[in-house]
Amino acid sequence: MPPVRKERADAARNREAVLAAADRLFAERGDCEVSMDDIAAAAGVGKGTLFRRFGDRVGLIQALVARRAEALRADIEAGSTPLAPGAPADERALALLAALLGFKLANRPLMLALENAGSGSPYLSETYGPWHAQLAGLLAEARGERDADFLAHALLAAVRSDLIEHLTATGTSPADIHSGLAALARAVLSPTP
Amino acid sequence: MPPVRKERADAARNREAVLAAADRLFAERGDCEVSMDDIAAAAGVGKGTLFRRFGDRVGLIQALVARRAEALRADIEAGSTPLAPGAPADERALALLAALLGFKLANRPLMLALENAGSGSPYLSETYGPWHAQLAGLLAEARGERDADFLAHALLAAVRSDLIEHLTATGTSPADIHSGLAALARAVLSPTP
DNA sequence: CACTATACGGACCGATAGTCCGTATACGCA
DNA sequence: TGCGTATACGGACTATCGGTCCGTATAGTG
Repeated sequence: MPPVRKERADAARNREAVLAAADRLFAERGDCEVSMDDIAAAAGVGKGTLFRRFGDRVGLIQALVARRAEALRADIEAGSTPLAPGAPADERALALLAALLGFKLANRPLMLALENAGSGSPYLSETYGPWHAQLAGLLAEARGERDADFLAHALLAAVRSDLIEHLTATGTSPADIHSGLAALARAVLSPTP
Repeated sequence: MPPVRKERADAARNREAVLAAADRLFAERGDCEVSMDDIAAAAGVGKGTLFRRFGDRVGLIQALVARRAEALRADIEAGSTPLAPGAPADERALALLAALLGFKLANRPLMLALENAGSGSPYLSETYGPWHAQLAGLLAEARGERDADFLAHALLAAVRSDLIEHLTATGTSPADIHSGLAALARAVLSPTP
């Protein structure tokens, strides 16, 4: 049963053009000042094409992020320690957060746009749930079930893109952010008396 | 030198009408689905009146919040321990966060609207700076200067309105949130080895 | 009562996400 | 190669919203 038709060649070409143009625009225009019309124009396609392909603004941004996040997820799921299973839970949690922070620092405008999209809340984003679940699991393993859920949310909140943006904009260096995050994570991970 | 003219009676009446209508609308419509036109219509005034009085959307929301936050600030600046100066820094930090969380829980739609307003980032809001400075000071006192700035940001990020909203929407009780926040704050406050 | 500073209101504007539909074209098939 | 149709294209169009403008109304004053 092949009810799935192959994607038409021009459609594939346009999809790539749109992704490339959007990626470039988000990278060069610092903040989220990128409209769908801008992207369509830069890609040399009509607006209808954008929306048919990606559904809406969030869909487009998610497609961009997904492409960049492949390496990250691979590392986490099967890659090198201490990110991968096998290492102690606390080290894995630490490495997970550091990796996430690194990714957000490396893709600031895009991640900012992603978290601002979707009518405000980043918690509705499809990607948040898995991150939270994994981190909460590690926390439960490292320090007990109690409050693990909330603490995972709190740790993820500490790497929200607009906070990162605010910190870098006010002069905090990436190294300082990493240091602060590590301190926070260690404090949370150390078992409570 | 009295170059300040007294506010005209009709202007005062309208200001109250607008604040009352906005308060009601934010309270009954759960999320931030309240447009300026809605508020103007509900208050029975023209849109121009809204904007002349409050400048813009953020100004109006801040006026609403300010009115509700008077009691809170009074408590913190001169009120009862352990919120007021005099108590140990760690207890004050704990109480500060709990008070902030309580306030946000009690004014969910409004605080959500406030943090979403202002072109996205809550870090540009006038109120954030003082909160952060105060908390960072307490953290520095309780556990040392190192990372105090970032940790204050992180603690405040844990009570961001959209996270509160997400938690309550997914079934977490206010008591659980308070419990989690307290655990987080205690972990952060305990001096690092 | 008249005069002026102040306020009113809603038509208007610009931007932006998202829709619609007539037109063009890629591709399987004969 | 030529044909028919499913698929895709594009950009005009709509809806919504924050914010502005300016002609009109009125509160306060002497």
